[in-house]
Amino acid sequence: MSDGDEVTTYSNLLSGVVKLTKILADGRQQIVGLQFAPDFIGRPFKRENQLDAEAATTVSVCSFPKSMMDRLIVSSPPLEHRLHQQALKELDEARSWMLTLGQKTAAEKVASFLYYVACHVDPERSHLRGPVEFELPLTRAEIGDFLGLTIETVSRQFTKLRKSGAIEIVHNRSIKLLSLDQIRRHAKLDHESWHF
Amino acid sequence: MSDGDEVTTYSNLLSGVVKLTKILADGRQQIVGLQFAPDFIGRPFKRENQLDAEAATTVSVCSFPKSMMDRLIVSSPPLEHRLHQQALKELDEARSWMLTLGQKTAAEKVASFLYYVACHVDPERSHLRGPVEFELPLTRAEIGDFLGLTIETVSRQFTKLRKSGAIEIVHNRSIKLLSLDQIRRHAKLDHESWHF
DNA sequence: CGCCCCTTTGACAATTGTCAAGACCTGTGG
DNA sequence: CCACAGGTCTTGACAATTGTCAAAGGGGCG
Repeated sequence: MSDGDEVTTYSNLLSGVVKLTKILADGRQQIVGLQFAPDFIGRPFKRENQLDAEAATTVSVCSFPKSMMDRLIVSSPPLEHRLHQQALKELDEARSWMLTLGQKTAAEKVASFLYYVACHVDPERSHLRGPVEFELPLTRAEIGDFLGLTIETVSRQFTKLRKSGAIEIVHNRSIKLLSLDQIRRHAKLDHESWHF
Repeated sequence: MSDGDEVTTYSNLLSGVVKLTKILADGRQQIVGLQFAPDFIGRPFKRENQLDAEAATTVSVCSFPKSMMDRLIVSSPPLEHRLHQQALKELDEARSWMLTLGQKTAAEKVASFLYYVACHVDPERSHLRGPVEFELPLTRAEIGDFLGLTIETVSRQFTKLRKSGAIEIVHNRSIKLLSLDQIRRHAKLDHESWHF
């Protein structure tokens, strides 16, 4: 999937990770959300609100023409209900992320990101107590764009988490969280506050 | 309206401004959205997602029991459509704000906030070229919680904008934007990027 | 093998936060 | 009417976090 084509289609994300980004005139960029399978991608009733969708990993999608979907939606309340649910879920996530962006320190942001990814790449597994290992869908630069940090600060926080014994950097993109509880503590997340 | 009662009711905001906030265990607080009349307040299909609604100004609302609304929604596709639309609008706003929180400087954040408020308090008037004057719905401390800044930084940025001739501080909460274009430039906002 | 990209690390600078003091405004009560 | 008490806001000096610039290591791929 190439970037930018979401303006005219809806897609059903079958596998992989897609990043939604917003960009300032001078090039500063913010990732405003990640989509994991089986999310819908596309903005009902509107050209995408100055927002780009771009594959973060290799992805497979199932796309429909936008006009067709918009017609389908109005004729099918259950479909609209499903999209409504996803919009609400994305709204909850966006607002949780606003708390992270606005209030947390660099260390807390990075821990929050790791926890967020851990909960999404493998929703079933993440409840376990033991260590969790997974592949990061983003580069350090992209993580920085997600967290409102520079690549260097992200890298330094990874190092700090590694030295503190909270994580193991198996291989650049491959991370092992030695204790989800410890990561949650670093991220300043209570048990009930996130369902990521 | 007292704070916290949104968990059990839906409300239609008739006048005034309501702030939606998220809070960390140690007290750090983030305002994740403002609601202006005639918005709906309440999270369909779920207890409010660890989110507090609190009046920022004197407000008047029309409230319904949550259970009643949830039943109404499933039986009325047009109602669900209306709520879906508002959720999408709030999602667009939240993501725009994420760009502000993650990427903009303190000066740009404050200018963005002023532009945001100007566009909401009086949607018709804000298109005009000339100066716009209005009452801020938030204190400096609340503006800080919205922008991820301290009260002192917010205050200093107000002073800088005043000295630069972009705004006039008529009286603490009463602000006059001498040129919307200039504010947009300070906020790094292009014409098309926001419809606030 | 060698190039390129991603990542890490260090030294230093800039922005923003912290702490403290004082100004200003408003409402209250003498 | 004035004094005072309690907010809110502004300003200054200084500290801390994070960004910038630069250099070097490491792995993948042609």
